[in-house]
Amino acid sequence: MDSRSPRLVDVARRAGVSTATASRALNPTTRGVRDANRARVLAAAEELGYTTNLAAQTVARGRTRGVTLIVKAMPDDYANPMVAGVVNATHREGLPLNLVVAGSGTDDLVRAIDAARGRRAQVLMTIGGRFVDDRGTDKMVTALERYEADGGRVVLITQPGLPFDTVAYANREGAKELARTLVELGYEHFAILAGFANGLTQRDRTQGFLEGLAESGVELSADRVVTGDFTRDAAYAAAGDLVRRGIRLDAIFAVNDAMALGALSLLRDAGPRGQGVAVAGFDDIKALRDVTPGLTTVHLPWDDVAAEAIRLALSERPAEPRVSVVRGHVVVRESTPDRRMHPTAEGETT
Amino acid sequence: MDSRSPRLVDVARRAGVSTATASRALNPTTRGVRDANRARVLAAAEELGYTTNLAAQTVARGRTRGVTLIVKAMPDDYANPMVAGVVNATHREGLPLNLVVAGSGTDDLVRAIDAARGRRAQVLMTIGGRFVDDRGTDKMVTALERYEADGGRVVLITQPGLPFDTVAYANREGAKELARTLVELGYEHFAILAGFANGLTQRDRTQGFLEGLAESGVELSADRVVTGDFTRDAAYAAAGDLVRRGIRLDAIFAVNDAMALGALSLLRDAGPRGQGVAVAGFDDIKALRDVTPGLTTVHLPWDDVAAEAIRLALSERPAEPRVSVVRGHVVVRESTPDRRMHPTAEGETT
DNA sequence: GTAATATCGGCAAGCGCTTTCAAGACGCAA
DNA sequence: TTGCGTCTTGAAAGCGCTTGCCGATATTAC
Repeated sequence: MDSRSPRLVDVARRAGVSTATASRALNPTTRGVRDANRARVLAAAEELGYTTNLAAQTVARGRTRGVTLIVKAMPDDYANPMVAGVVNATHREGLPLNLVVAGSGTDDLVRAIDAARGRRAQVLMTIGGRFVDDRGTDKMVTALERYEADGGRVVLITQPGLPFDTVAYANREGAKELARTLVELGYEHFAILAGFANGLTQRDRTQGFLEGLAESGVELSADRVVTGDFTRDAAYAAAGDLVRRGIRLDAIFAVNDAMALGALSLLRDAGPRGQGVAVAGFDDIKALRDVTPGLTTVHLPWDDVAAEAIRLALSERPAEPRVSVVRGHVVVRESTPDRRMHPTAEGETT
Repeated sequence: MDSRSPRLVDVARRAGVSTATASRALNPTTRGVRDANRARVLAAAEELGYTTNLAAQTVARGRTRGVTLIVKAMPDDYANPMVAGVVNATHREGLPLNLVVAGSGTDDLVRAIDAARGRRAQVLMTIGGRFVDDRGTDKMVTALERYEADGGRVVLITQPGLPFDTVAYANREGAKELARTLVELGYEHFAILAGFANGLTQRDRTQGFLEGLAESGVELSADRVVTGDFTRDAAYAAAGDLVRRGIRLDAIFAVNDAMALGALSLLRDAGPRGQGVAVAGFDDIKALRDVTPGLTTVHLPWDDVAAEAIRLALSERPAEPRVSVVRGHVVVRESTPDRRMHPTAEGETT
């Protein structure tokens, strides 16, 4: 039985009405179908197992419902808190979510944006993905503008500064506060695992941290800012380098929690040389609950970020792009014990 | 400048050819176009920033490219290894991936399947989602059959037994091996955090574990099999109950790693009563690398599972549904130390 | 040089749905 | 009974793309 699945025509015929009426009965949007007819159409659809052809609907309507979320990569290890937040938020709103995983290059991003335009996606959200060099950003902005010109709504979850609605979190301020807190706790000799050299999020967090140190009167030489990949594994490796270099080190700041956990693991695996080095991260991902020692980090209210993004997306497009900034706050845990109380005098290798 | 984004007509006009030729030039699939024309079409498309309207293409072609992966929920804490695997595999193949997060009920699942049919998705993969009671399964099978009747390809990643291509992993055998291993290590008094009472994966793992114990001559009373949610938080709570009940306990088996980590955290938080209780999980998620003590678990080769699923999906549809079974193996880590060497005589509360 | 064949281009007919527009059905006041 | 406004309904014109078919052109063979 290779019977094609039913079309709207089949439903209409079965209900004894025209396709126009069937369409109106099926779609809540339109008004004025006699109750009796609506009921018969719905019954026919049910009996036939009819599902409206989304593609045809989209081409007829010119737009498709739901939000498309572009992320740069799907993590292997820890859940992306932002993705979870958006999943929850869209679910609450009853909006179909389309998660697309682009590569990490700007080209991949542009391709993904164009694809979303091709699908006539209603709202497009992207997370991060901005770089310091502007060649790529220009292309991205062009792609997003084309998408908006075509009737879509854009919400960026990232650093502000682009001509689109944006939800930003205070990377710089959070990192600054973290730095001050750590210095207060008695730390002096830092290193930073800074991720991509040209990633904007990473850069903001790194610079914020450096500013915080500077304000607290602590210097950090450039060779203690290690760039590399933005992942747990890269951080593990980078922390290994730091340890091997044998520099005096009492705390490592990693620009996100996954990296911080990698660093923590390295220190644990490194034996005595890794002992006594504190670690702090950024994000406050859920997985931290199961990690010992508890990781000091900057808590970001991910669900609020996502909810705000959805709110912006569903409201009328404003004349001027809006920017919502969400602030985080430092959470001190055992990975950065108070040195003033328990002055440790271990391993000053240099 | 509110100029609508360009259509194929615009590209064709600019290149001085018909839409038919433009279409053929743009799509590798179809038949010969003179090089000169192809070049002009491509140039025109580039200049105009043309992106083909995916919806229109789908309705014209009757099908859309790419795989749709239905998952039951997006985890907050640990990445779903299966999702990561599929993301990687599709990326390798250059296939667009559409990740849809359905609710956890069978109805949600059916809705998601119908939606995929509505979008004319080429291949549909689902992870888990099967329950012991068959009312829901029937509906799901019907939905999937309709989807296939409509030309789609289905690959299930789950327990075998449904009339579709399936990639299964050996839940029962893995759990059985784990049980035997733990008994060999000297454990006797177990509890199981079993997840949903009617989840098929959970049930297989639980039963496999029980079988393994039985073969090794260890009894487990029913009140030590705790059902509940399938999450880290639920496991944390359930482990708390176990500890409070004060029963003699030297090891907890949780049916997945996230739950095991929750249990581990509870034991850590529970003070002396939690001490000395071993924990084992299932899946070998990446995050385990950053956890102390290292978690004993059953390793599953997730990337292989995903790759196999894609392979099945892209091959011709066979007359008979195929089933690939992927086996795992036990990995012993510090969360289940060898009791024969270091016999601990702690807390036998009952 | 012409005939036979292979290529390529364009016309036009869809794909399955929505939506405008005009006409029909109906209710009520005059 | 007629006239007019209101509600429903169906015919048909799209939405933007692909593709079968046929004629035009280029290529090769004789």
